[in-house]
Amino acid sequence: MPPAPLRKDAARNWERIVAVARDLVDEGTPLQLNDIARRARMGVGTVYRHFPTAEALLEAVATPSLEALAAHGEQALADDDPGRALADFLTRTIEAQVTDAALSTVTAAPTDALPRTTELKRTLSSVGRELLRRARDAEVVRPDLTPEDLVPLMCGIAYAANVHGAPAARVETARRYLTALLEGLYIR
Amino acid sequence: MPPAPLRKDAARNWERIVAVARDLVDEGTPLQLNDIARRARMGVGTVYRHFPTAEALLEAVATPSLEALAAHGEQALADDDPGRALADFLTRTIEAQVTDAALSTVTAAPTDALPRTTELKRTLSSVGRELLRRARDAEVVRPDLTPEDLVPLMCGIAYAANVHGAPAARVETARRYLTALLEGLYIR
Amino acid sequence: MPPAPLRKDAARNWERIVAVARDLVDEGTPLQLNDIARRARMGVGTVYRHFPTAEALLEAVATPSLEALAAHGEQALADDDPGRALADFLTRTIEAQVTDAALSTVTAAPTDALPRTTELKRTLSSVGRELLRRARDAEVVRPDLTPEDLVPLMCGIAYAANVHGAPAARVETARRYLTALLEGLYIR
Amino acid sequence: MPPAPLRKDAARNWERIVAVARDLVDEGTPLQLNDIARRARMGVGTVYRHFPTAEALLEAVATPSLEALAAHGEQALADDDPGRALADFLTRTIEAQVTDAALSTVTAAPTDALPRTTELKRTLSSVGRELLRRARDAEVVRPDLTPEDLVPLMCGIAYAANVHGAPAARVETARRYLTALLEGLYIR
DNA sequence: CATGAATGAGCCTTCATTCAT
DNA sequence: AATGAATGAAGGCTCATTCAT
Repeated sequence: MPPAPLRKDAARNWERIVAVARDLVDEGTPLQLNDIARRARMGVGTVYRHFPTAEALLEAVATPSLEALAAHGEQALADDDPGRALADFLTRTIEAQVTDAALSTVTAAPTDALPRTTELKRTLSSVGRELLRRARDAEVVRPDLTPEDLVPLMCGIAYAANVHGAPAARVETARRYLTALLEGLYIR
Repeated sequence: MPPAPLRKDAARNWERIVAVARDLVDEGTPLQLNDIARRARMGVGTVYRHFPTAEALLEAVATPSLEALAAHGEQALADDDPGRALADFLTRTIEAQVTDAALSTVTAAPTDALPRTTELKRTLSSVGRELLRRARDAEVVRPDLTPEDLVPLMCGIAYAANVHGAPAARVETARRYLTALLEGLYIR
Repeated sequence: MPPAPLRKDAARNWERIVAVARDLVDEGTPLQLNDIARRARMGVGTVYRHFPTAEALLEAVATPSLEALAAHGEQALADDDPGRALADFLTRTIEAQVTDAALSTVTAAPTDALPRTTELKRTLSSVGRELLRRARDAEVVRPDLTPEDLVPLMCGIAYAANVHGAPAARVETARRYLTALLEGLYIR
Repeated sequence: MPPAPLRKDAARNWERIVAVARDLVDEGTPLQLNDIARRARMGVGTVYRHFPTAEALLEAVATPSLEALAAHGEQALADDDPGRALADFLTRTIEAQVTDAALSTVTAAPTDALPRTTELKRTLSSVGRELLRRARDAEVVRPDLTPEDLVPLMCGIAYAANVHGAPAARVETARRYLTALLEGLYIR
């Protein structure tokens, strides 16, 4: 998972850094490169060599989740039922966002530090675009919904689930909110 | 609008501080009391005297919006049509949140710096609770929606509208998102 | 106890300030005029009018103790037994210093803020000088002890009692230390 | 004298900081880390890296004196004459305290910032305890004197010598006071 | 006389980033 | 490549003192 042309020890460092950062992200601590160096028991310089900014590191942390999401997206594209395909994809997305704090930040950020991130976000975006197109063609989603709305709406749902107190129920809450969004709060 | 027992000059300063803070909030700058003192051309101590923390100041900035919202809430309670009443209230809420950056922060914060804020948030919360109760009794909203969901959902919508790029269209986008949430993304 | 030519309300303020300061001294809080004004529920200006500096206030707080000490000094001067007279006086002094935190500071200070303080310190100093002279004449104290040593030694004993952990036993400890000083640590 | 695993340049800085602090201590100026950074012509961060608090720095300044004292203590333990041994040790202690302003503060402080300080204080304390025990066994000191009294009494003597005074004569004064304490002010 | 708002110097501390070793 | 010491701008907060009201 570290970039290919890397000496073995350098690769080991790369992994250690990302692992430490992952832990920090999970416990909600903001990433500080000095701090990470200390915890990973290496010099700051080493961390900076691998990740010029905290954003770059955060993206590296988020990458596996983004890749998994992209993979699920490909599968969704294979689904015959356009409504189900889109719903599945959105569900996965939400679950990932709520589960992995790195994701929401990276997803909502307007610019990226790593090319790989841009690539993955682009992939996800076009998968979403395609799934939405099909769903619209099948007339299962409201016509005023544009591809540009998907990311914001997912980020919004994830944000909502985080505002809601109970951290333990977060995934469950997020699922409920997504269902509500898909089906509508109002009964018709 | 400054707290009642305040000398005229002190009240003037209070206003200046809040005005400067309002500008900063509007341009998206985080509030720093030192910075505000400089811009308001007064000593730091003066700012600290009026607002012991940046949170307190932010809440003071948000108060008018919160009050307006509360007033609208009271009106909504007078509406006969439970569905429309709730929808109106939520619409106002969203519009306010998107229009006033201070609001979303204050609303999402788990604790308050000013008693007035707590009071207003409590009012809004109970208005929402009542409107939701009526709507549920009239069976116009999905039954799994609880009063605790309203604030998170509104914050989520506002957040979504902000993630979506175009700042100019933000209110419009937020309205669209709210409609989508109310009616559902999916057509049934 | 407030200076004579003072309007009744001003005198009341003077008393309140000193009372508040006394409480603070007793609980070991350093005197801050702003703080005192708040606790005494009056403007800072009022406090400053009465006491231009924290030192002046501290001396006002210490004055009663100094006066009591001076009174005891006069009594000691009436005692026939020079050794007992000096020992009594020193005992009183130590007890006062340890009991009243204001005293040790004021006593050790090289300069005074209030004329009254200077006057009292001078009185005490000459009482001590006289008691010491008599004791020396009676050859009950070591001849190398000068009047200038009395204040430092008493301050030292008080300080020692304060360094010693147990605050509850402070008076007792101070008495022990004084006895030790008078009789000598070493047995001859 | 800087802690062992330190790069040469870092060690140089460590020395500079301690040297500057030593000067300040000697001239009675309270230690302020920013101030020290300025005088040592280095960034504040450097000072903070080496000494997280002013207390830590002060203890570093005091360490040599403490070590010298501890060494003398070991020598005193080798002395056959219990009375002389204790008196010598106390004399050294007093001289050090009066000579080095850092010492009295560090000695009187109830808690330490550096482990080394704790260690040294413990050593000194147990040396004192042992010397006192021997002196008591030999019945040369008053029986009510406990090991816990030694530190307070020495601090008290040092304080007394500093209260009034010709700074030049301070060591001489302190010696006189110690003698007085040992032999008693009163002639028997 | 009393009030208490205003002042702002001054201290503390953190942290992103650079660069000598 | 790795290290980690050094940097210093930046922000936070307090408090003694003044002075308009």
